[in-house]
Amino acid sequence: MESNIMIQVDVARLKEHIGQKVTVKGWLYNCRSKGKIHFLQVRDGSGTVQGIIIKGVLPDAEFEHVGKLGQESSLEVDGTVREDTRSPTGVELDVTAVRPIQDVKDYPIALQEHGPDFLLQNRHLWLRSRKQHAVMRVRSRVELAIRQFFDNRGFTLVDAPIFTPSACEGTTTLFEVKYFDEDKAYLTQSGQLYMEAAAMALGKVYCFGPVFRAEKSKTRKHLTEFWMLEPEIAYGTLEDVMDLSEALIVHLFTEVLNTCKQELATLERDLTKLEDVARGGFPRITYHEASKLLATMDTGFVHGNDFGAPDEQALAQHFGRPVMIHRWPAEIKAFYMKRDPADPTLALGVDLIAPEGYGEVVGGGQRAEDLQFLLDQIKAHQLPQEAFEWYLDLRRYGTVPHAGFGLGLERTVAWITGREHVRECIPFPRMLYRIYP
RNA sequence: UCCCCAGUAGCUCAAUGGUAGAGUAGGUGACUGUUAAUCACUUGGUUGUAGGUUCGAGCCCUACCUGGGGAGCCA
Repeated sequence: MESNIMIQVDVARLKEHIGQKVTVKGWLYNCRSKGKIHFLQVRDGSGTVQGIIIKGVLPDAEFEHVGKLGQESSLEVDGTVREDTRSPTGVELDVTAVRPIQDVKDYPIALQEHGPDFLLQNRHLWLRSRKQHAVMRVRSRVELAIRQFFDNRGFTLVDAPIFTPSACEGTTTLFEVKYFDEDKAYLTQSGQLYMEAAAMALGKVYCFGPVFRAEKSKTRKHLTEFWMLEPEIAYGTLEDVMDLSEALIVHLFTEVLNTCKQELATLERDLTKLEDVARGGFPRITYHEASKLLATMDTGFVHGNDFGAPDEQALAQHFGRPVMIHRWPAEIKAFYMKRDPADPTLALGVDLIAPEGYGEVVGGGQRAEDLQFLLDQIKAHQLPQEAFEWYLDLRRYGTVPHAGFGLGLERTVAWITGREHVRECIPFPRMLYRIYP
């Protein structure tokens, strides 16, 4: 009699069970048959293992049936774990029993190249593919590392609202929703203003959640719904923001390098690129310096303007590393930015541009803490003052210098994983003209 | 909103204006170490839609639809 002490084991932990009989519960990634041997690639979410079935071990009818199971058939497999140098993971499973849960025919996503439209239409199934699986694991790891980073530095997580009564910055287009009877609400585009309030209560805070942009952007760097991390520091300065964002990026890259080796290998990511970022020491240049640099390049840049995509690309390429650009002309930055005391035409803002074309990953700076200055700015930008009264209260009751930044999660994950497009870096991307599935 | 590109088998793609094809998936069979296995046979089509030019249109023209890339704006 076979014993009943069979234990269910995650594929990722099979190495700890060499020589033991185990059960793996998962899905059939692929099945190759060599006549009297079947090779089953079984994935269970934690990894993939190859199961070997030799004719004679199972009754013939069962052996035939297993050989005809389609891709993504769900099944339970019993077998003995065996060390095998031929396996990429070092172990194989000598299968003694297969219990199909569902026999699948015509799984839509074949083991071949597919176009983006087809894959996005089948995003719910595409997630099962090796590379997408790896990206999701890295994303999860990055989110964890973000939480750890801020927790270790004494920050408090403060969740920002998603419904907001009006624009946070008044620039980008917002998604409008009906809020009961006649009222309108908007989906937040940033939690920053709320974090400023939270920082006055808790000192060092951050929020991390989805934000929404109704801009009709159709590029590989844009989503209409994406996740943004926004720390805010009471008594913080522009320098603090630059130091903190660099330390964060270094931490994220280091963590992923240390804990996601398998995933990065699956994604065929060039590790030397990541290791370079993990060393830190990002160049920091002023807008004025960047402008001089661009003058020697041929991007059509005009001093005083914001950088366009070609300018950003040229700067990123010139340094080949993440580069921080700070002290921007005030008129092209948001109303709440503090002016540089050394030159009031400049705003104390900073953007971090990633190399390899991933664009602006971090944007932030020091906030204006002076009440009268903000009142003037709101008037100059023709913003409705009554909507900002609560924000102005922060300058009426114990105002202090403070600073913060925002980091786009999907751009960061795309950068780390080397993906061409941010849509692969969020489980279910929401984009212009695409909200299915 | 603007510019560029593409829509042919379930999927990935071919096809000088002249009989619509391959690979893969699906089906049938062979094979005891395969790594997207291989080999043989086989099912599968309103060429995105509507017009137009032509003896003849997958191919040329117009409009529309869908998708992709980019600009602007942003993370």
